[in-house]
Amino acid sequence: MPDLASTFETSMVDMSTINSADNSSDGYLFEEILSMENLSNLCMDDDDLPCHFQTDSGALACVGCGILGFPLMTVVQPSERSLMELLPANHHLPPDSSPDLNSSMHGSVSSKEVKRNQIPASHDKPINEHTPNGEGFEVPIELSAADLYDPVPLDAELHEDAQIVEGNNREINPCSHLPVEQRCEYPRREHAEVLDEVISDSEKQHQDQNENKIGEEPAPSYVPKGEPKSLSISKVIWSKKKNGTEVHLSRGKREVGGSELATPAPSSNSGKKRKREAEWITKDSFSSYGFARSPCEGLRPRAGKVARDKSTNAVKTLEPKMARKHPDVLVSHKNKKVVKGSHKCDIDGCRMSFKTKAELKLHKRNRCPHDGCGKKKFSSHKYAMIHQRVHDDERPFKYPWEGCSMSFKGAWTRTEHIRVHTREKPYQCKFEGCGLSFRFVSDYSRHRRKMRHYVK
Amino acid sequence: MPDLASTFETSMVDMSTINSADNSSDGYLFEEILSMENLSNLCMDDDDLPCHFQTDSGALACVGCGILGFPLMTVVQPSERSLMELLPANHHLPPDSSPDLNSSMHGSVSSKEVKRNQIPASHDKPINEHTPNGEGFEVPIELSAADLYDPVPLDAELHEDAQIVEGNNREINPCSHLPVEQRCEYPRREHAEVLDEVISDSEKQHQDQNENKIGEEPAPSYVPKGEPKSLSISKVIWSKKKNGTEVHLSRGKREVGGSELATPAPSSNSGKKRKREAEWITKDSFSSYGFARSPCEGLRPRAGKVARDKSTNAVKTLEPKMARKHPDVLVSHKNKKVVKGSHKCDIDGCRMSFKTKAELKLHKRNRCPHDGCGKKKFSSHKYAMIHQRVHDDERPFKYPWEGCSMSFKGAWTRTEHIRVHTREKPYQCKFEGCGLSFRFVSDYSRHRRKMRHYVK
DNA sequence: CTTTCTCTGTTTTGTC
DNA sequence: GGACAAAACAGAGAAA
DNA sequence: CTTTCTCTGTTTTGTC
DNA sequence: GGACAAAACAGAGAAA
Ligand SMILES: [Zn+2]
Ligand SMILES: [Zn+2]
Ligand SMILES: [Zn+2]
Ligand SMILES: [Zn+2]
Ligand SMILES: [Zn+2]
Ligand SMILES: [Zn+2]
Ligand SMILES: [Zn+2]
Ligand SMILES: [Zn+2]
Ligand SMILES: [Zn+2]
Ligand SMILES: [Zn+2]
Ligand SMILES: [Zn+2]
Ligand SMILES: [Zn+2]
Repeated sequence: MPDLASTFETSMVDMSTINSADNSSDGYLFEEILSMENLSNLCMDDDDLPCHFQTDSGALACVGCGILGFPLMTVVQPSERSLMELLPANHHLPPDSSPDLNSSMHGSVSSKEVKRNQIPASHDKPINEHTPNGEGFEVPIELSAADLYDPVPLDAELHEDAQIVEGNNREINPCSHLPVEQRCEYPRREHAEVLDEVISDSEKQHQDQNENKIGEEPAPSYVPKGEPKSLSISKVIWSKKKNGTEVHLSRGKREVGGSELATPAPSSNSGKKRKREAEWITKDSFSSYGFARSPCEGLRPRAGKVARDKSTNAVKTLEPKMARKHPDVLVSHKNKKVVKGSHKCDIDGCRMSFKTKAELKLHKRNRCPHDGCGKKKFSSHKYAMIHQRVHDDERPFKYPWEGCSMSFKGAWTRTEHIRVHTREKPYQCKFEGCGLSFRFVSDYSRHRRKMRHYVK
Repeated sequence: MPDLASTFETSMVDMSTINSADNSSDGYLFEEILSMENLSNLCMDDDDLPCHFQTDSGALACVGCGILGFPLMTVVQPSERSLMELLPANHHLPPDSSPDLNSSMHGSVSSKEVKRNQIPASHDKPINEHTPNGEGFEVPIELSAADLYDPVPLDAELHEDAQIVEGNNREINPCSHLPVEQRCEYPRREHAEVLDEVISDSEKQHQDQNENKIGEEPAPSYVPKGEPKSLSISKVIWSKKKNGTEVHLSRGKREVGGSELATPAPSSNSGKKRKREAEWITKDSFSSYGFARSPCEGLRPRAGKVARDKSTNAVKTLEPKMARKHPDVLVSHKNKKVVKGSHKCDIDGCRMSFKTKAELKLHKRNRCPHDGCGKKKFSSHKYAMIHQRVHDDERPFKYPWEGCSMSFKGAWTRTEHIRVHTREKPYQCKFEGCGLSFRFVSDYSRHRRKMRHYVK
C-alpha cells in the first residue's frame, strides 16, 4: 500500500511486523489475538488498495490498511464467551429440552425479513446473530434489567437452524461457537457493498462537485481468490483485479445485468479520500505494542464507547457525560444502577421503584423523573422503562468480535456498529439517477431529505 | 338570599344598593355598566338560591348571589366593539359585497356540529359566535399575527343567517351588535345545566361519600318566570319553584320523560358547598365602588387573566410569569412582540424571522428557539408558529361580555371561559349509573380516567 | 461546510 | 381489526 | 386530598 | 384516499 504507507509518520510500523506478530501478546486488548495460522489470511499483495476476507463467522474484514476508518485489523474469531453474551442463555438447546419455552412463544424465527430501507438480499443475515437486531434477547443478569422490569422470555426455538434460505449461494453458518456438526447452514454474506472504495457512478457525480480529479483509471473490482489454507471453514480471500468482469458488485443492483456492473466508474476522488484517512491512521492506527489494534481502536473517541486513559492508552470504564450523584443509587458490579425506592410502580410488567411519591407519580405518567430529563414524556410506559437505561451505566449489548470492546445500551446501535467492521452500506438511494449507498440509516435519511430524493 | 348574606362581613353591600346603582359609574371596570332598565332583570325574590336570566344575546347570567364562583353579576349586553373584536372584520357583509371572499373558501358555515364529548343539543349554539370556537377568525391587527404568518382568510359567507336549526325552540340570535332586522335567528340556549345548584342523583351519590347530610328536603327546580319588562328581546327570568314540575332540567337527559326529572334529588351538601364559596365571596365579591363587579372579578386570580393591583384593586396589564428580557424584541402597542430578526423563515405560509441563524434553523425544524422552551419540538410547522404566542403578550381572544375583561391567547380557552358565565356543564358521563356532568373537558376527562368510566 | 458514527424517541413491521 | 414486541427509522448531535 | 379554571401540544372532525 | 384548518380533547398545573 505505497501511497498510504508514505503518509505514516512516527509510530509507523513496518507491515512485516504485523504478519510476524505472535499471539503471546498479553496487552489489555489483545490477550486473545490469533495465531499466525489465522494471520496467514492476511492479504499480502503489495498494491495500494485494501483487501478483504471472510472469517468463519461470516464477517468480512480488511487487513493491512486503514482506509475508510477500517484500520489494521487482526484476524479473529469470536470467542465462545462473547457469543454467549450475545445469544440467549439457552440458545441451541435441543428442541425438547426446555418444555416451558416452546415455539408458541414470541421469538421464534420468522421466515420474513424485517427491512425497510435496506437493500433486500435473499441471503442476507446479520453477523453472529439469529435475530437481526437482538434487542429482545438481552440476557438479564443479576441486578440488571430483570430487577426493574420483566425479563424478556427466552426461546429454545430461537432459530430453526434447519431453515435454509433460497438459492445456491449457501455457505457455512456463523455459529462458530458450536461444534461443526451443530452449526446452522446460513448463507454467507454478499461482499459487494463491503468494498466501499468502489464508488458508484452517482456517488462520483456528487463528489466531483467539490473535489479535483486525481486519476482517470478505472477502479478495481474484486473477485474471490479461492479458499485460503489455514482457516477451517468458509474462508474466502477477496483480491482486487483491475477491470475484472466476474463480480456481483452491488446487492442493490441484483436485477441488473452483469456487464453493466463489471467495470465500475473510476474513483476520481480516491486520492483525497485516502489522504484524509491516512492522516487519521498516522496518528492512531497502531497500538504501543507494535501490533495491530482492535478494529475500533483507530476510530475517533465517541460517546458511550471504549474510553481510554490519555496517558496509558488503557481502556477504562466509561463515565456518563453528566455523571449525576444519586445518594439513593447503588451501582452493582454490572454497572446497573438500582434505585432503592420504596415507591413501587404497580403498572403491569413494570418493577421500577422510586424514592419519592412525586417521582413515582411522574413515572406512572410515562415521564422520566430524572433531573436532567425535565419531566420528558414518552409514548408508552414500556419505553419510559427502557428510557431509564440512559441513566445507568450498563451496556448489555456487546459486539462479539475479538478485539472490539464496544458495547451498547441498545441493540440498534450495535447493529449499525457492526457495519463499521463489515463496511456494509445497505442503504441505496432509489432516486432516478442517484443510487448512492449509505452505511447508516441516518445518513441515508439525511441524503433523501436534503436532496429531496424521495421516491414513489 | 339569607343564608348566604349572613356570612358576609365587612364590605357587604346591601342588596338594595345593587338595584339602585346608576350607570354613571365610571370605574375602570364599570364604565359601560348598564342602566336600571337592564338591572331590573335582577331576580328579586328573597329565597336563598341564586336566580338566572337570559339576556338578549342568549347567555344566561345569575344575579344577586355569588354561589359557585358566580358572584354578583351585572346585567349587561355585549358592546358592539367587543363583538367586533370577536368576529371577523367583514362579518355580515352582504353576500355579494366581497367577491374575493366567497363561499368556496374555507370558513363557510357547516350544518354539522363539531362536538365530541359534549352533550349534543339540537339547538345549541355558542354564545355570540357563529363558529363554535372561533380560533380561525381572529382578526389580524397591525404588527399582529399577520406579521408573522399568513392571516386566516376571512369569509363573507361566514354564517348563513338564514339557516334555521330544527325545532320550535328558536329564539332571537345573539348578533346584538347588529340592527335587529339583520340578526340571525339562532335558537337560544337551553338553560338546564346552567343551574348547577341542581345536583343530579349520581352527583349526590358521589358526594354523599364525604359529606354529612344536612337536609332531606327536595332541591328546587326552576321554571321560566316570563318575560321581564325592560329587556327588548328574548329575556326570560328563571325563578326557582320548589317541587316544580314544568322544567326540562338536563340536556343530557333529553330523551327521558319529564316526570322523571321534575323533582330532582335533594341537594344534601348544599350547606357545605355554599359555605365554602360564601367565604370567598366575603373577601372578594364586592368592588370598592360599592357596586357589583364584573362576572370574573370574584374569581381567584389565574394566570394570563385580569391582574389586579393589590392595593388599589385596579386592573393592571398582565405580565408573563417569567418575563424574559429580549433586547431584540419590540413590543407594539398591541402587546405583540415582534422579533426583529434578519433570518427569515421561507417555509410556505410562515413569515417568522430570527436574530440568529441557529434560531432560524431550530424554527425550521419545528422547534422553539426560545430559551425557556429547551428546543421543544412540535408536530407541525403550523403549530410551531402558533406556539410562539406563549412568548408574546398579545391576547387576541376577548370575551365579549360587558364587564368581563378576560382575554385569551387561544380560542378554546375562551370557549371554556364562557361556561364560567353560562354555568353550562356540557359534559355528561355516559357510564352506566354515573351521569355526572362537568363544565370543563379536563375535569370530565380526569373523571373518566380516575373512575375508569370508559364506555363503548 | 463535510463525513463518520452513536444516541434515542417514535414508527413500522410482524406475530399471535 | 386488536395487543404486543422487535426492528427499523429519522432525526439530533458529537467529533474532527 | 378536593374543586375550579386556564394553558397547551396533539388528536379528531370536517371540508374541499 | 389526500391536505388543510377549526374544533375539541387530554392532560398538566395553578390556586385556594
Ligand atoms: Zn491488500
Ligand atoms: Zn445457531
Ligand atoms: Zn412503571
Ligand atoms: Zn430520563
Ligand atoms: Zn467494533
Ligand atoms: Zn439520492
Ligand atoms: Zn335569586
Ligand atoms: Zn350574525
Ligand atoms: Zn417558519
Ligand atoms: Zn417556545
Ligand atoms: Zn368572564
Ligand atoms: Zn362517570
